[in-house]
Amino acid sequence: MPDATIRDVARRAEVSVATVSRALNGLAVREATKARVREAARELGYVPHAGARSLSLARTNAIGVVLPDLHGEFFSEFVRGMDREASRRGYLLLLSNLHAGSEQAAQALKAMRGRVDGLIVMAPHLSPEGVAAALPSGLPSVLVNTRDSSGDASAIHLDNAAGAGAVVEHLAAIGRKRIVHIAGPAENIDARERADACVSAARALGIECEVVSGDFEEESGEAAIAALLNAGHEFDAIFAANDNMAIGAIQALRAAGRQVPQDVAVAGFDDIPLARHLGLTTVRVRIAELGERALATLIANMEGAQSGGDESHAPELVVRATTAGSVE
Amino acid sequence: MPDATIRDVARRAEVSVATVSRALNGLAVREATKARVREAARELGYVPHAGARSLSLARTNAIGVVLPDLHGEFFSEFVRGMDREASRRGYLLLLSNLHAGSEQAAQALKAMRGRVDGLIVMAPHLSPEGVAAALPSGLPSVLVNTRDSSGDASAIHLDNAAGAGAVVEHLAAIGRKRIVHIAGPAENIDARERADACVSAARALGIECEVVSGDFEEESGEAAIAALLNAGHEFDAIFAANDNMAIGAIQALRAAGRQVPQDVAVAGFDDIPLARHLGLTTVRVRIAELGERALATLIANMEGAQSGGDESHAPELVVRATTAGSVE
DNA sequence: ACGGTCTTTGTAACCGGTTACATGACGTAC
DNA sequence: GTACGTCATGTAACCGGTTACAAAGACCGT
Repeated sequence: MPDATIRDVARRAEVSVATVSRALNGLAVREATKARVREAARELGYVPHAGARSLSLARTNAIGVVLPDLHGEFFSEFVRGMDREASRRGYLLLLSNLHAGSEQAAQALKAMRGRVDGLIVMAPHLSPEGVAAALPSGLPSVLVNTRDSSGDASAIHLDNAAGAGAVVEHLAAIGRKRIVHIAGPAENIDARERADACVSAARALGIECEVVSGDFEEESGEAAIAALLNAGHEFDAIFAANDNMAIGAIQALRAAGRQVPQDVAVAGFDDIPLARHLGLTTVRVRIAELGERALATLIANMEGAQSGGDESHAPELVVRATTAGSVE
Repeated sequence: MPDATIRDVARRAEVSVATVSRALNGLAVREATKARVREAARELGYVPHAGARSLSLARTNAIGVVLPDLHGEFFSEFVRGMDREASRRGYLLLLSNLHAGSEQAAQALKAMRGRVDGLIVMAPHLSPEGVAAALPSGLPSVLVNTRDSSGDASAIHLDNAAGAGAVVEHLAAIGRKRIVHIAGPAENIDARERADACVSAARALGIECEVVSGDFEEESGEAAIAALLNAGHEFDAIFAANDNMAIGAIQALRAAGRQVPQDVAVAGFDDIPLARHLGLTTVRVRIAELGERALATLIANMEGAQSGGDESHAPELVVRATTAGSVE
């Protein structure tokens, strides 16, 4: 037996579909009738068809989330934050993965039309214009970690510059003068911003900062530092664009007999659980909070607030053993 | 200007809505007409309304996922696995969080009616009967980590008994005789199964296994072991129901001056990234694979395979430093 | 020239809800 | 007794697609 529809309930309660709809949605219906309708619905195991409902209401109670393939921590924390806020507000989350090219990306965004009331998009490898063009028009949106060039959607991003700046200042404060920055993938906007901020903060403080490249994986950090040591390069601090690479860097230093932090101070970015255990100085990014804020912003937009702002989410420096003490 | 509908496109291309629908879905339409329709759609920026589409097709291309509040690693890996498989098959994931009571749980499941083609449910704190009752009838479902009592839906679960058994056998093989098992929360089915398997495997091997309680958090592992040591309790191995508690246990042992693994061998469960770094023996659970398999099973059911099987997902013992060597 | 087949297109019903408007019953004021 | 407002309910249109069925035209053989 297929699922019961509202007409089945109407027939059984001997009323019209309109009355059923009103009874179940708490509109004005005589108490006795309402009871009959509820009884009929219960007997048939009637559950309203959300799809049909949203078609006539032009409201879905769902929010679309389009994300790239993310690293574990970031992904789960971000989704968790959004989910927490969404379920608090009575929304469901419709998740879509953004893999490859921009063609597929446009596809993914279009698939959301008619399914969601708003959209949260994170597309670090797409140009802001590309994203804006692909967004279904008229759908409130929040762009995460994309600089808002369009002005149509709101944007919210991680303040990488502030985090990286804090690290460099801290390294300078403990007397380091020659920083090596291990950057993330070139196409990643967070990675680029951290690298840029590192360079400019160092310049402002009158110390050196050299950038070498990595790919956010532990091995790449290890390889990068091993190569520098082999080449006889001198430096007294390492700032990696994420914790994984910082951990790799520490391994390379240990293998070469350098002491951390005496010979070389090390800092990362993200504050993954491992960082605390290894005593790694890092920048704590409250990703779940970022997710919550993205969702809250979106809902504010959906409820009619004018969109178009650009918020930033400030991370926080966490000093631990790998940059402890100062070098006089 | 609101979004264009299929009737707008029809008007502009000077054809009927049926022709537009056919043209865009690749059915038999004269080539010239098809081109005109496509042109009109492009000009209007027409995107089909997925909600309306799924209403008439009785197919949504979405899969509902109902999960409790999970620990970071598990959540992200599980969702990642499902997402990977879903996007490969052209489905979207509709995520819903299952918080508190069973009343709310039923609510969450009902909200899925008419939105999804199938359901993946993980409800460790609900009775299988409760879940079965709340499932919208006629919706293919896969229950994760719930023993299949209903027979209506399929089930897939982690083989905790196999994992825990392997750990106990390994501990016995290196000569340990008095195991302490730090259990997880009593209401968690995985935790219960691990504890039960630990006890029965130990009995089968003729060694001791005492169970103390914890809550999956690092601190609870530390506290449990500290309490045992204070009480003068003797043991030569610890098997924690997850890695976090094992790590806490190691800290308690260190604080008390016990050597790992010489005095006490330690093993965990999950194989979180930290475990590798600390050299913790553990049971590797390929959670992403579990997610993939859950989704694949669901899709098989949706495509008409008879449902009702109960698959199990075997984890794998990973031996590391915390149980290295043997005590003669 | 005519009937039959095939192809292309249009008309309208349908998916399962919501809701504007119409209807009928009832109570009340005049 | 009539006019009117209120309330509960029914009828039918609508949301935006898909598709069964019908109709119209093109092409064929005889």
